[in-house]
Parts: sequence; structure tokens; C-alpha cells
Amino acid sequence: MAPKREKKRANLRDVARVAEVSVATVSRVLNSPDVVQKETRERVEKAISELGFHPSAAARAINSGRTKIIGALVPTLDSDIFALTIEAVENRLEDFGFSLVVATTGEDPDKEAKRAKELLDIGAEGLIMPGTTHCDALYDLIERTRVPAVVISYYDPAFRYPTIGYDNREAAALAMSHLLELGHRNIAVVHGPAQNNDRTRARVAGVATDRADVQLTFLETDLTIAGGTDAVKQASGESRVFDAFLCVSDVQAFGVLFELQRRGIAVPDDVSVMGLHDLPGSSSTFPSLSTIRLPAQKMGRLAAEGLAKWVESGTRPSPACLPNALMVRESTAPSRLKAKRK
Amino acid sequence: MAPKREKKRANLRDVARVAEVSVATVSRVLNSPDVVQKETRERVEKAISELGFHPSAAARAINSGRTKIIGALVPTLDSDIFALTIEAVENRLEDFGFSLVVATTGEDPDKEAKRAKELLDIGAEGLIMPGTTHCDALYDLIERTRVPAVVISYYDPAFRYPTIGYDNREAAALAMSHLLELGHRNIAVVHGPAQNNDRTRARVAGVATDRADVQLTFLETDLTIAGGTDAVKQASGESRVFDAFLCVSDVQAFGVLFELQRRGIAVPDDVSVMGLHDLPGSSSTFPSLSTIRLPAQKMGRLAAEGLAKWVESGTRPSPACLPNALMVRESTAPSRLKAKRK
DNA sequence: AGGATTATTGTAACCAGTTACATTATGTGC
DNA sequence: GCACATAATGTAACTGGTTACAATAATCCT
Repeated sequence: MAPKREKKRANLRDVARVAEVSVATVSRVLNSPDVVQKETRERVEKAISELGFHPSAAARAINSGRTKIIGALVPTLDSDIFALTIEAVENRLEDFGFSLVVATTGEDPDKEAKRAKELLDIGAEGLIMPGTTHCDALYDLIERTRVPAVVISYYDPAFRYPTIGYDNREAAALAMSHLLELGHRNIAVVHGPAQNNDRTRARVAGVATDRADVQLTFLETDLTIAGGTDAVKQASGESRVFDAFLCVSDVQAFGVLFELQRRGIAVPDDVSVMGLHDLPGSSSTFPSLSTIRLPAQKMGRLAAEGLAKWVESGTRPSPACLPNALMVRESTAPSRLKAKRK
Repeated sequence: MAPKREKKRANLRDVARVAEVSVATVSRVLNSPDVVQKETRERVEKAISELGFHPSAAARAINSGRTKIIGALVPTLDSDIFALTIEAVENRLEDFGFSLVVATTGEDPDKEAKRAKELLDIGAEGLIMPGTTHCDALYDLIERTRVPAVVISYYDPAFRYPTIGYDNREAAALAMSHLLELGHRNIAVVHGPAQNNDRTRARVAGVATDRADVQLTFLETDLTIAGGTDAVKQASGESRVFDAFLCVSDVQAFGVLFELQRRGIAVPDDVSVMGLHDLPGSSSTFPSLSTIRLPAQKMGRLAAEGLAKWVESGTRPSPACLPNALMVRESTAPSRLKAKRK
């Protein structure tokens, strides 16, 4: 048996040897095939496929300085809230030849900085992250490395990095005004943890009203279905009777719907429920959920596009505020209390 | 004004120059600091921080052949089904110093092969993917490159790659036997698209029974909440009356619950609803969903661990079948029809 | 004291590509 | 037939790290 040479991945020099050309020619076949004579090119291509040659991204990256990797920092993927957007980002980045590395941070600011550093260590050429509330270590890092970074899910044209998102405050205000128009005056506002979360804070701020006849009760629970059910439990402990639940996340609204059903409280006859996000399932609940449609996927695509172009050609994207839309469905109706008042 | 030299990222040689040591010493400070004298080390570290030096992962990768990147191929992130597992994978990989690149394939086998090639092009050292139904191009690629690949969400010890998952067939059988024990005999089995999806097929196969008194009706709909509502609509078109819905995905079960509520069909009094997966929200629905708990997160962690070790030390993980568990909650109860029959 | 051992640091080759520049061959114009 | 432009290919330097080996200095042992 012939002593098989240890098999290792073929490199450019191997290909050059087999095709009896120089390394430069092989490189040209890979990068600008048109300048190579057809005959030579075919010989090289044959050698490439014979050897199963596969250019090393690392070696390429060392020259070009390009890794074609974008990093995303997200709190969690365990609800549809980010997963949908991340998928859109990933899909759009692919069109630009970029790969997406996802790092989950669990809302922990310190972990966020640590993960960001890891992303840059592996050569991420751009970062994408939701919201503007991050720790200084992260900002320092971005400043030092001058890596293009875009913020999603939030809009603030004055922010240090381009924000490509939506107006959380306006979304919440839109939801609130819908409820007010329906005559609701005693409203439970269900929201997720506000700490370190500008989106939640903006939404909470957005529901504010100076109408003296409106009573708002804020209930902070987890950003989960269970959090929604908890909110109803909390609400039932209050002395006040609510005529509407405004959940600033659809996920919580799902929980609210379930828990109200459990308690035999009819939606929207006894109480209205309003969401905010418009998840894929929100139109299929019972009753179907009135909500504010956030442009989650469109935002993901736009952010991916802006970041890709920024990395490629240095043109920093301008901040963008994508429109929200009120989706009136079955879960909201004129207040019973209002009717009584009449 | 002194002509500022164009600022570019500092490299190892720059650091060596500033610290007045050789490149080898700088490299040692980075990789085995203990062999460098304290005084020298501090000088180098000072230079590193002064220059904001940041070693290039690409250059490192070119030598070691290591990129510390794992690729994941998933159909979609737009439901909790994969997102949860992916998050667990990502978290566990981090412990091993690996980063996760996610590529979504949209259940399209051709796209899957294309994306896999891209993952390998950027230097992924391992692949992770759900299920065993993939196109030959993908298998060829894995064979040619000999990249470690593990399959999740499925268990088949005889499969060419290690499967780290659960027994889909048994999970479905478990769900079915629960319904049978409760006396249900006329069961609508709601499942997602079976084409190119071994998990769905195994689940569908798992519900089979040879009992002559059991009537199964299979309803194929989308793997979404809306798909669940569709299933109920389809079911209502059938002449038969069902005493239970067995949804082989909790996502669909959510839709079924909503649509039954819409129709005023009481669960579990009029009809039982059984899920399969146990998503985070499944215990908070109304009624809370009886389901089979799949070890999604544990599986993610284990697969990440096995793949990391395989890549690091060449020890291929053994296939693993993690246990499913029947979660009896409120949505299932003895069949009304059975009671009548008695 | 002198040779051996050990601790530190330096030199230069190497990884797998890209690319500036040089070389050679071919075609064109006069 | 010769100068010149153009096309195709080759040579070698370069990217930014790692590391084998060499060199030097300091310490140990008899």
C-alpha cells in the first residue's frame, strides 16, 4: 500500500501545482475570472474541483480586512419579539453577502459589553442592537473600534448611532388614543421591566395623558404570556375596576386574554384588551387582538441594508422612523362604563 | 500641523515597536503571559492599551485553522419552536468560546445546501441542524469537508451523524395514549407540513393505533397559530364530530384553543386539546395546555456541548435521546362521548 | 571557577491568501 | 521589420498573527 500522504485541506499552492500555473493565476480565477484565458481558467477550475479546494475565509480576511460578519446583540430569542426581526436581518444581510452572528445578552448590561467584545474579536464588521440603553463599556468599545453600529426598535435621530426603528412613544400613544376614543377611562397599563429598557419606558411615557378623567394603573410584569396572566391577577387585587387593559407588548396581551377568559370576563364586552406589536399570531387569537403594528420585519431589512452599506462603502445610514399602524380588531370595543355614563 | 499618518488598526508589529520588544514577545503576552517577565509584560500591555490593539481573529485563524465558529441551519426563527433551542445552543457554545452563526433556510432544501456552503466558507468548524431530511447536496458537502455535524430535534442512533434529540414518535404516542386513556376515540390530528420534515412525519406515525374503535382524521396546516385556527375550521367541515384535537405542535394548539373559544366549544368539556412541545406559554393558556414536554433547551445545551467537544478534541458525541414528559394540565379531560357510551 | 541548566527574549520562517510589478507573448500601425 | 500597445501569466512581497529555533543572560551544581 502506497504511503498515503496525510490528507489535509488543499490550498492555493496545491491547486497551482496541479494546474501547472502560478498562485496568482489561481487567485485570479477565483476573483476576476474574465482576465484569465479560457483554456487556463478551465485547467485551474478542474484542479480546484479535483482537489476539493475551498478558499480559506481567514486568509482572505487577513488581506482584505473583511470578514463579512455582522454581529447582533439581542436580549433573548425566547419570544417572537426579537426572533422575527433577527430573521429579517439575517435574510437581508445574506443578500449583501454578510453572515449574522447572534449573541444573546439576557438584558444584562455587563454581559452585553462582554459579548460585544467577543463579536468584535471574531471580526464583526458591524453591530446591530435594540435600543439605546446600554452600558458605557459598550459605547467605549464602539467608539474605540469605530465599528459601524445601528440601533433598532427605537427611533431617536439625535442618538450617537443611527437608529432605525419606530416611535415607541407614538405607538403607545396611538393605542391609548384608540382606547380613549372608545370611552375607556380606567385603564390598566401592562408593561415589561422598564429598567435598562428604553423601549418599554418610551411606551409607558407614551400612554400618559393630561385628561383628568382618565385613571391609569401601571402593572409591571415579565415580558411573557405568564407575565400577562400575572397582570390580570394583580389587577383583580386592585380596588378599582378596569374597563381596558393596554398591554405594551402583544406577548403580554396573549396572557391577559387567556386569564380573562379563565375568569369569565368577556372581551371586549366587559373589558377591552389592546396590544402593541402585532405578532403573527395576534390576528388569530380570540378575540382577535387590536394592536399597533410595529414594522418589525421591514425594520430588520432596512437596518441590515443600512448597516451593510455603511460597512461596504462608509455611508452611514440616516436614522429612520418606520410608521406604526393601528390595527383595530375584535378585542376592543366601546366602554360599557361609558355607555352607562351616558 | 504635523502630517498625521493615516490611522489604521494597530497590529502586532506596531505594538512590538512601541514596547521595544520583538513580535514574538507580544504574541507571548497574548497567549502565554506567564512565560514573559513581569516587567516586559507590563510594558507590552501598556503599549497594547495605548494603541488600542486588538488581535485579528483572521490572522489567528490562518495559523491555527481555528475560527471558533459554529453554524446553525434552521428553517425559521419566527416561532418559538427553534428560537428557544437556538438560544440554548448559543449560550452553551459561549462557554466553549464558540460563536454561533445562524442561517435560516425556510424549509427549502436547496437553500439549505447553499447556506451550509456559505457557513463553511466563512470557516464554520461545525454544523448543527434539525432533523435528518436534507438534500444530498448538503450531505455531500458535509462528507467532502468532513465537518462535524450534529442533528437535533430527532433521534436515530443509526443516522450518519450524531442525533441529539428526542423521540418524536414516542412523544406523539404518549400524547395519543393520554387521549385514549381519557376515552377519546374520534381524534383530529393537527400537524404541520410533512414534506421534508422527519419530525412531523415521526409524530404523525407515532399517533397511529391499531385499535379498531379509534378514528383518526389528519389535518395538515401551517405551523402557526393561524394554522391551528384553520385546523378547527377544517374540522368543522367534516361530517364527523371530534372529541379531541391532538396538535403535534403547541403553536397549532394555541390556535385551536382560540378558535374553539370563538365557536363557543368548551375545552375540555366539549372537546379535549392536546399539544406537543410545551412552549413557555403553554402553561398559561386558558385552559392550560396538556402537552408533551420536549427537552428543547436541554437538547440545545447538550448538542452544543457535544459539537464543541467534537470540534475541539475529535471525540464524536454519541447519539442521545432525551426524555419527553407528559404534562397533564387543564385542556384534556375524559371524553363526554365515552361517558355517554357508558 | 567552569560547565550545565534554566529563564527570557529575539530572528525568521510559516500559514493561505492577494496584488503590485515584472515578464513574456501576441497583435497593430507605419 | 521595428516600435508600441495589449493581453496573459509569473514572481515575490505583503497581510497579521504563531512558533520553531537560536541567542543571550542568569542561576545551579560540583
